[in-house]
Amino acid sequence: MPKDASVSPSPRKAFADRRRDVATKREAVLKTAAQLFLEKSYGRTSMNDVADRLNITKPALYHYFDNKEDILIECYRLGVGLIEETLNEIADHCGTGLQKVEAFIYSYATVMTLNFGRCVMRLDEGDLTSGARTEVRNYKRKIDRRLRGFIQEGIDDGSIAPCDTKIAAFAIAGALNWICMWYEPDGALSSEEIAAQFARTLTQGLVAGKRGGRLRIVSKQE
Amino acid sequence: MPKDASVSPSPRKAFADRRRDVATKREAVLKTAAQLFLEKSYGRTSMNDVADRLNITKPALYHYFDNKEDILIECYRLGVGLIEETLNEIADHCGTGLQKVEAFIYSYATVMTLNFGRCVMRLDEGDLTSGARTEVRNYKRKIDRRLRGFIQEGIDDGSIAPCDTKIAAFAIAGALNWICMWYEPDGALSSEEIAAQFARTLTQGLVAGKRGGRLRIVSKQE
Amino acid sequence: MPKDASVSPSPRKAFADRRRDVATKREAVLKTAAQLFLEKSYGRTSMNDVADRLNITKPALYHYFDNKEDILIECYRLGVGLIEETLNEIADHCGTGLQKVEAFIYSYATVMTLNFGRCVMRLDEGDLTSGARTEVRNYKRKIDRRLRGFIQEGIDDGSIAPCDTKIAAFAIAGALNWICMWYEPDGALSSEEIAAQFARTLTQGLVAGKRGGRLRIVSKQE
Amino acid sequence: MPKDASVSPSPRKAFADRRRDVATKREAVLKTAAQLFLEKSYGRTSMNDVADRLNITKPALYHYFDNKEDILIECYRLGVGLIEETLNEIADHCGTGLQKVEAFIYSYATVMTLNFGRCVMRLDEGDLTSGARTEVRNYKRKIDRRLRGFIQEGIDDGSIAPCDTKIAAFAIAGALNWICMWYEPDGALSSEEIAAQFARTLTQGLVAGKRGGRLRIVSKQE
DNA sequence: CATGAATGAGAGTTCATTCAT
DNA sequence: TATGAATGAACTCTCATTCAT
Repeated sequence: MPKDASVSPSPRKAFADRRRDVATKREAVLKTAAQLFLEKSYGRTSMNDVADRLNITKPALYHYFDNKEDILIECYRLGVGLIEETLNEIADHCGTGLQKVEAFIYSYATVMTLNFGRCVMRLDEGDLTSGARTEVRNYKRKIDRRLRGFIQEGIDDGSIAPCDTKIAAFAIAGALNWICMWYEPDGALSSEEIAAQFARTLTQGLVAGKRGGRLRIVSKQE
Repeated sequence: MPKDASVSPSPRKAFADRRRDVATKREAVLKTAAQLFLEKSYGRTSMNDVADRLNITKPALYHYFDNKEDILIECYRLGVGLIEETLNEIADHCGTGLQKVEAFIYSYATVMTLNFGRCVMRLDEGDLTSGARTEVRNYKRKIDRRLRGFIQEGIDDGSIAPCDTKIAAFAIAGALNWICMWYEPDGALSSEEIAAQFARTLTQGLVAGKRGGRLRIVSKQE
Repeated sequence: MPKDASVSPSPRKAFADRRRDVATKREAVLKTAAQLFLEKSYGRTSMNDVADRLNITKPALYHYFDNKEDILIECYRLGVGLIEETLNEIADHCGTGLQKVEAFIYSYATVMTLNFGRCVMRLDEGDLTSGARTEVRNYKRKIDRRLRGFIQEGIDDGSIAPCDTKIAAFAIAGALNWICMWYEPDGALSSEEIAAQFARTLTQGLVAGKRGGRLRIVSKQE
Repeated sequence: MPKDASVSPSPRKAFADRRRDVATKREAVLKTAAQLFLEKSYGRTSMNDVADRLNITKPALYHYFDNKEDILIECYRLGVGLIEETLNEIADHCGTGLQKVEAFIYSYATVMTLNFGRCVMRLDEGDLTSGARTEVRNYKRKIDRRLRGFIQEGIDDGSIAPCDTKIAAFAIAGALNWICMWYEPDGALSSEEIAAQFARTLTQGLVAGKRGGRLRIVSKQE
């Protein structure tokens, strides 16, 4: 992501040259659109708004995308891609269930501070037509299953205290998802701060043992 | 809310009788509108949609509300009222900071399963014009301050372990607010279950020295 | 049709009064639209064109029809209705196959001078979406079958000389359909003249037993 | 026409070689365009459609034609050329009026099965701007005059029974023109079959004599 | 009071045409 | 020469809102 930024420093510049990579311009459109969708919502963002911010005309957008919804879908897909990447890494590399959950919280919180990541959770699925909507829904369900899986692993390996995985997952995911509603890129809190503190705050309630209390629960299972 | 229901059993019936309290009809409009706003979003809900579901004509709506936004604002206000009520009760009646936070979680989770409550957090502030938007924002900020206050109280009275109140409040509020995104009135989880489980799950991470707390739970389960 | 005209003397007047039969206004829209479709083709007729000629605004049209194609479909249907009426009468009342064909030519030629009738054959099926297109096509096929049936009856009862019914029907129907391409309501030829002359001209080639006839002409030329 | 085909076997191939006659490419464009105009109508055929089917880019078309209408006009002209050729041959070579009409029907029917010929009668004059439109209209009028002339010749030389030449011409021309609406190159009927059968079917009605019927008319005119 | 009818402003989309390379 | 990119104008359709009854 930071590298992308260096490739196309500003979406506005991407359309300065007539001859330029189509991919670069598509990306510029998506970045601008995502920004606007988050600022004003998809419905209130007109194709003109997107075009104006890119200093091009409305129909020029149709060279890169078939219609408005396609832009929206692509925003979702890019965001989903970010999360997917993260999830795979975690599943592969981490150790105990607790560590996976911690890693999940950390990475996911970070993604929720990136525009495309925010799109996934903040934009309204109702703006998607049937096909794309189910695609997105399925993906969200998948994320949820993943998180519950990590929690269950933790319970099984003793790193997480027994609890209702469904509710616990809802609580953790909710806290994380909500980040995309209040986070401001230029705000006081950096994405790393948020990620770190959330990881700590949220896992505390899950850690087995923590001094005396948890210990006894574990011993009860013995 | 249950009492409201007894007053106006169904929004549709409110317009059945010619002679009927204006307030009753206004309320019927609001209930129906809130429902639709949550189902399809404010933007995709047309005045016709609202009128159709109430079996009245579109301009009839304009007898009870000046314009579409007024309906939206009123939905926000009713939801805010529900939360406000809750907050005052908690501040007055509860004991330690931890108990206040627990009570907050419990009550707030419940409100997030009621339509007007969901409106407050789920509807898009961007649909409000400047004046009303700041009103809503101020109110949300107030809630946040209240929650942080409870946490701080808990830290001060030793019932909650020291932490960054801002982040902690964001995490708790996020988890709770997100309820309004996935909760379904006819779903598997009842509002009480959710409230109870969230209260437990979220506070665990905040309890100071979890020894005692857990101990009691454990011993109770024994 | 003449009675309709007396009910709504001019499409423009139909919208003069705000309170007026919806059916009357729908009809006014259809008349005006049919006229324009024939003048400029469906594609080049904008909803604005229709509205302007009726002295109303474009969106007002959407009170009476869901979309542009609906207007087109209705024009087709009205035209089809005219032909259907005619066909049924003929099948019921006429005598020999030849008489039926004559009656068909007469009536059909008349219908082809009426705007809605012209629409059926002159407007481009390609402007219809799939469903309506097959509806229209099926109807046209039905007309063709009917005509071929009449011809076959004539061959069977001896009133028409044996011939390829398919080709004969194509020729007759072609001549008749083409009327809608050149006929002008205010032109030199009245619809009755055309109908009468076509009936005579086209049937002559079908009359059985040309033997004697030829002989005598030849003898006349001698 | 068959010879043209041998010159440029397929429009797509015409652009395969870089070096190729401009005329060849123009012709390839016209053939493809005519095809598309007949398939989908001029209005629904975009320059992109034409370019795509030729596997070239849209602006390339503008090297061969100034604008879309020019393509259309040229299609008309080629079709008109086919008819003109035919008409001249007939006027020069044939004998009696009846024979000329028969030849006309035969040739004209054939032309109506060729794409450029179909264009003349099937495409919408309304798509032409003023100048070209009058050109086409004048030409159509000329054809009509020619046909009426043949009929009149027949009446004068006794080969055709007296009748209203105007109406008769309309009937014959209509039947023939309509061929372009239903004819399908790959259909069951070959162009020769159609031509032959139409020549027979349509002239039968014109032949002088046939029993009493004509006699009486003749005698009435006496 | 309540309503059917009408409107104005604006949305997404398409396409013939023209730059600029 | 030939092309990818861009545009302006037009079109269909939607909807909150307001007349006029």
